[in-house]
Amino acid sequence: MANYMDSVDKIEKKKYISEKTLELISKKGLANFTMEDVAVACNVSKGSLYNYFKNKNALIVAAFTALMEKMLHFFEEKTSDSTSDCLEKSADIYTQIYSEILSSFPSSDLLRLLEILLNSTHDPSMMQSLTKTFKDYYNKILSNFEKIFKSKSSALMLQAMFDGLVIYKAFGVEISDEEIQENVRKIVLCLAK
Amino acid sequence: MANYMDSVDKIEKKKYISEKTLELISKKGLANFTMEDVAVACNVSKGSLYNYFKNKNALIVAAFTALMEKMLHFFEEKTSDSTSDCLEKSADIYTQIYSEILSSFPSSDLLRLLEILLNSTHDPSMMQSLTKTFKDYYNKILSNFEKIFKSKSSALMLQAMFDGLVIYKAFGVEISDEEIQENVRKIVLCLAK
Amino acid sequence: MANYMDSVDKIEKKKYISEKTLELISKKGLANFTMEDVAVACNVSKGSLYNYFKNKNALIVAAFTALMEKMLHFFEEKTSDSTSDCLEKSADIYTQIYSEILSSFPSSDLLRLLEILLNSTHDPSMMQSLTKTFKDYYNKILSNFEKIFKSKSSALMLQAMFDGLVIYKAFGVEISDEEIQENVRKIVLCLAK
Amino acid sequence: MANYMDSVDKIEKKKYISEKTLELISKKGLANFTMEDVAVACNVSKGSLYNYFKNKNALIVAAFTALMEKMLHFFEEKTSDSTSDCLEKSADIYTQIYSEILSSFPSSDLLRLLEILLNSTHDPSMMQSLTKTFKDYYNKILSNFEKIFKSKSSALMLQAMFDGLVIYKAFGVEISDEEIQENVRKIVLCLAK
DNA sequence: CATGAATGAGCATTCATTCAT
DNA sequence: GATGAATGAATGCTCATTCAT
Repeated sequence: MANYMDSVDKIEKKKYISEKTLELISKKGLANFTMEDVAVACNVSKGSLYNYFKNKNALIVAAFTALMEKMLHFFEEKTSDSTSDCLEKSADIYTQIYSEILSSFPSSDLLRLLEILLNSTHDPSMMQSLTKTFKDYYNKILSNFEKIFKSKSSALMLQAMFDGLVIYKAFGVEISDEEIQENVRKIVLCLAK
Repeated sequence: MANYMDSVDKIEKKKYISEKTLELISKKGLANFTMEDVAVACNVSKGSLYNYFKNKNALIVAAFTALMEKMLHFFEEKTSDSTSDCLEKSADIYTQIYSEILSSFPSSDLLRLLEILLNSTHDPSMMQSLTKTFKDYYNKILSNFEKIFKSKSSALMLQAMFDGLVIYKAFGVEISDEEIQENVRKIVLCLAK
Repeated sequence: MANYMDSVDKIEKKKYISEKTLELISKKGLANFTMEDVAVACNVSKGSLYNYFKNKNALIVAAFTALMEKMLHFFEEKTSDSTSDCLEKSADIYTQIYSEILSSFPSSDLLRLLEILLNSTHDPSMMQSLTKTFKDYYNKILSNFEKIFKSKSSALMLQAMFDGLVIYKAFGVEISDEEIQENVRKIVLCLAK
Repeated sequence: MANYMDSVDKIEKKKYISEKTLELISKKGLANFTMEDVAVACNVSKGSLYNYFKNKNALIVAAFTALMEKMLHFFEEKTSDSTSDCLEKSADIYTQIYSEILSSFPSSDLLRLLEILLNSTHDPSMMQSLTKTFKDYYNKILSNFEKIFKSKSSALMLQAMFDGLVIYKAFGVEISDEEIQENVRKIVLCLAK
């Protein structure tokens, strides 16, 4: 029981550290946050971090997982009450969800997600860990959209479009929201046909 | 004239260094390549690099520009002979181009592009430089697609989708190429309506 | 208590490093000593120095403080037993102290003090730190002479003269010690009037 | 004649470079000015500087000489019309000169002089060059004051006091100008007795 | 003589990781 | 388990000096 409690504690503490790390990565950037930063933010000694995570990369992977979890919750919340058999209605619902997400979604999270992902490109073992988590969570997120579309690839492609647009927006490509919404609606309808 | 020759030389050497740097970033990663690496790759002393670029960031910006140039050429080549007034034909052409690109495009280039872009997120001055270049080139790339669609936002959204899919693919999300092509065709047609 | 011990240790180690640094500055010069030199002299890794001092400048400030401390002790020792109400006697005592100091004082210390001070001229934050320390210690040193003169400005001006003469001597201006002593005596008497 | 003209040109150019260097040292500090800075300020290529001066140290020595020249002119101007046989009048004149100097003298010049001098401490050959120049010019400066005092050591000691006070002032030691003037007058009179 | 590109030794600083307590 | 001092390899950047043109 002491053991049980301890291990629970340890898991919770790992989670706590992961989330603080995620905050730090968001604030300072993947390339600029230090183990020292994490230790201070968690009110823990630098050495202690190594009792919870093998090394900095393991900590990044954990933070990445926390990020995916956060995203999953966000999308689940948005898509929970939105199933419909009627095509037109589905299109409306999706377009609406999409609009909401595009306006409310903390795009910095997506940016961070990609930042971590892309930085792993040159470290095979790192990339492997992240890829696994990424696929798992993205499949879950997409499965929620499948409910609307009844087609996996459609959901996937719209999600891809969504990601691309968020990036473009972040880096200054100008887009008219109205035109996009109109097009999204068209696409949803035509893909469902 | 000596001046003219010199400045031409200098510009060419800058370009040469930029391209070597791009290779290095691709091979070792943005976070892992060093000025030493660049110097060795260019067969030049480390100090000399600083006669051409103010600092490492300036060099990265130059490499990024070289990358955008490379991408522009790639897309221009693919889209050069592809205008048509007939809608169906346009759809076919775009779908075909898209397929070609998706199969032949060195997706690592896009990954690299995004890696550089996203890493700049926490350095305002860096981000500013990159954003400017990014917008300029992306507009040029998109303008080629506009010729096919006669609509800017459509081209933009398809390009966004394209980018998103390349990322997904790189990180292991499984996609059926046939389904995607079918959907692309549908979307092109419906957007053109 | 562990904390207390630690902080005492840390303070002592800082002092130790400061003094070694001062030695190095004296030996190699402010412009020529390196952090590497300090690390080797202290039998410590270069990185460790940065656990004690934020940067090289902070270390220089600490060394400067150690130097002022050393000077203060020197002057206090010389002036400790030298109060008198009789004017003539005061003049004798001061003249004697002055002679002793001029012959025994390690003028290189004063040279070092000024070297550090003057080099800070172009670094405002550095100058601020040094100026504060300088004023504090010089006031203490002067206050010992005030006891002899009962006048602050007199002490100050004689001290200034002393500093100037030490510099002149160091740089080869020839001075007759006897004449100087005679003049000092005159000045002390006339200032006291 | 071409040769003659050239050598005149060369001497003048050296002087020009020396003075520009002095300006740079004043502006950026001895430790921070670069050969590049000098080249730019003189509108000359970096390589050319080495046709005029063997190395950076030689340039510093030349700048130092230019500084001493400047100081000499300053003092000569101030002391030119100030000889008198009457003691009281001499005291008045000296006190007045002293006041003028203390208020009008660009103390940064003296600071610079000492900065250069003290930084040479650890480079024997450098120190030798500077010391020689320093002694020569200081003797000339002092000889002007001797005219007032008819005593070399008196002039020397007052000058030393002056230098010391300028330093103190620069580094924040507070001094009452009135008290100083009063004391100077006393000292001048007593030393002349 | 003038140039300025090239050099390369040199240095401050950072930071993940370790380990004795 | 927790700590934090110590480490030391790694790296961006500077700058006096040289030399081919």
